[in-house]
Amino acid sequence: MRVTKEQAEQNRAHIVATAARLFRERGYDGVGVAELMATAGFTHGGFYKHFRSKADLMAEASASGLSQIAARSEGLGPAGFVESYVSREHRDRRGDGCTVAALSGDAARQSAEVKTEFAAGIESLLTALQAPSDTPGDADQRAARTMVIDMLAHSVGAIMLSRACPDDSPLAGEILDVCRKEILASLAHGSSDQPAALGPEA
Amino acid sequence: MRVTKEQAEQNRAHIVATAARLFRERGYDGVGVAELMATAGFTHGGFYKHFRSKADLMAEASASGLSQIAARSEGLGPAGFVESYVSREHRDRRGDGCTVAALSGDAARQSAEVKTEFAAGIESLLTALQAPSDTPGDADQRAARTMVIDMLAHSVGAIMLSRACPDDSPLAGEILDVCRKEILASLAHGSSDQPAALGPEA
DNA sequence: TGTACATCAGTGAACGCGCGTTCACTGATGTAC
DNA sequence: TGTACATCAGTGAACGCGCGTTCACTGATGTAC
Repeated sequence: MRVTKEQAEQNRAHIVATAARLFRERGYDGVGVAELMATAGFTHGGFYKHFRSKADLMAEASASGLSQIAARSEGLGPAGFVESYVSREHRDRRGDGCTVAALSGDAARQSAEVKTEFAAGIESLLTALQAPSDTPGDADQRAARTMVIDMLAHSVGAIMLSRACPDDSPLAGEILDVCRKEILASLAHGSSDQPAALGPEA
Repeated sequence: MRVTKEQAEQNRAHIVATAARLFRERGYDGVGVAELMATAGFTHGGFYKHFRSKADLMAEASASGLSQIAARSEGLGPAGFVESYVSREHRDRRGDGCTVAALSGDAARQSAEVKTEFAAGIESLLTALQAPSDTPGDADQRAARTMVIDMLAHSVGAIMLSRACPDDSPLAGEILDVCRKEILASLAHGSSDQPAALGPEA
C-alpha cells in the first residue's frame, strides 16, 4: 500500500485542492472528512497521515484557495477584475470562484489561524490587483492601495449580497448589474482625495 | 405545565429572537436546537411544539433579524447608516449587528426559503435606507434605488472583509477606515449617470 | 548491485459524541355544558 | 358561575445518524549493509 514520496506529496496537494473547492461550495461545516477524502479518491483513515486535524486542513485549504484567486487576478487590472468578478458566471460557480467571496462569512467565526490566512491572502490579492506600477511615489502607492481595498470590498459585497438571494430573483441580478456599473464608474472617476488614481486602463 | 396562549406566543417570539442572535454570532450550523432552547430558557423537547423543523426556524429567524436591521435603519439616511454600519463597534458585535453582514455567506448555501427571506429583507432595508422622498419622479426614484443598492453592497463587503481578518490585524481596521471614507465620499459625489442623487444630508 | 529490514501512505472498522427529531408524560389552561 | 373534560406548551429520556478521530493492519517504498 505504500506510495512513493512524490505520489504522497501529489496526493496531499490533491486533497488540499479538493478541500478548497468543497469548502467554497458548502462551507467549512458543510464538508466532512470522510466525504472530502472520498471525493479526492481515498478512504478517510489516511487523512491523519497528512493533517493533524480538520482545523489544520481548513487553514491550509483557505491559504491555497486565496493564493489561487490572487494568482488568477494578477495583471487583470482593476476594471478587468471587476468585469469578471461581479458577474453571473462568478455568482453561480461558487466552487470555482473566489475564496474570499465564498468563505469570508465563515472565516469570521473561525480560529485565528484561518483568519490569519485570510488577512495574508487578501494582502496578496491587493498586491495582485494593483497595476504593475512603474515605481511611483509614496502618495500614489497609498492612493492605489486605498482604491484597490475599496474596490475589492465593494465587489465582494456585491457577489455576496447577490448570492444570498434566490438564484432567479430579480434582486440577485439587479445587485450585480448596479454594482458592476457603479464600481467601474468609480474606478474611472478616481478616489475621494486623489485627483486620479488607477483608472480602468491603468 | 400548560401555559397561557399569550405566554406561549411570547415564548415563541423569544425563541425566534434568541435564534436570530445566536445564528448571527455562530452561523446556522453553529447553533444546535438543544443549545438554542437552553439559551432561551427552555428544554429542547418543546421546540417542535413551535416549529416543524430547525430549517423552518432558520427561515423565520432570518426574516426576524432582517426586519430588525431594516427598522433600525429607518430614517438614518445613507450617510448616517454608513457611519454606524462601517464601524469597529458593528464589526465586533456580530450578535447585535446586521443579519445581512452576519449571515449572507451562510444564506448563499441555504434553502430557497431562507434565500427568499433574505431577498425580501434586503428589499425592506433598501426601502428603509431611501430617504423619505417627497414623491419625486421615476428617474429620481430609480437613481435613489441604484445608489442605495450600491451603498449597501459596498458597506456589507467592507464589514465582511474586515471580519474575515484577525480582530487586531492592521488590515481589519484599514479596510473599515478606507471603505467608510470612500463610501461617504461616493454618497457626496453622486452616482455614475445621475447628476446628484441622495447625498449624505438627503 | 543484492538482500534484509524499517518506514509509512493508505485501508477500513471502531470509538465517543452531539446532532435533529420523536415520544410518553405532566398538569395548567381553555372549553363545553 | 361551577364542574368535567379536552387540549397542548413544556419536560426529559431516547432514537438513529453522521461527525472527527483513533487504531491495528497491509504491503510497497526507502534505507542500511
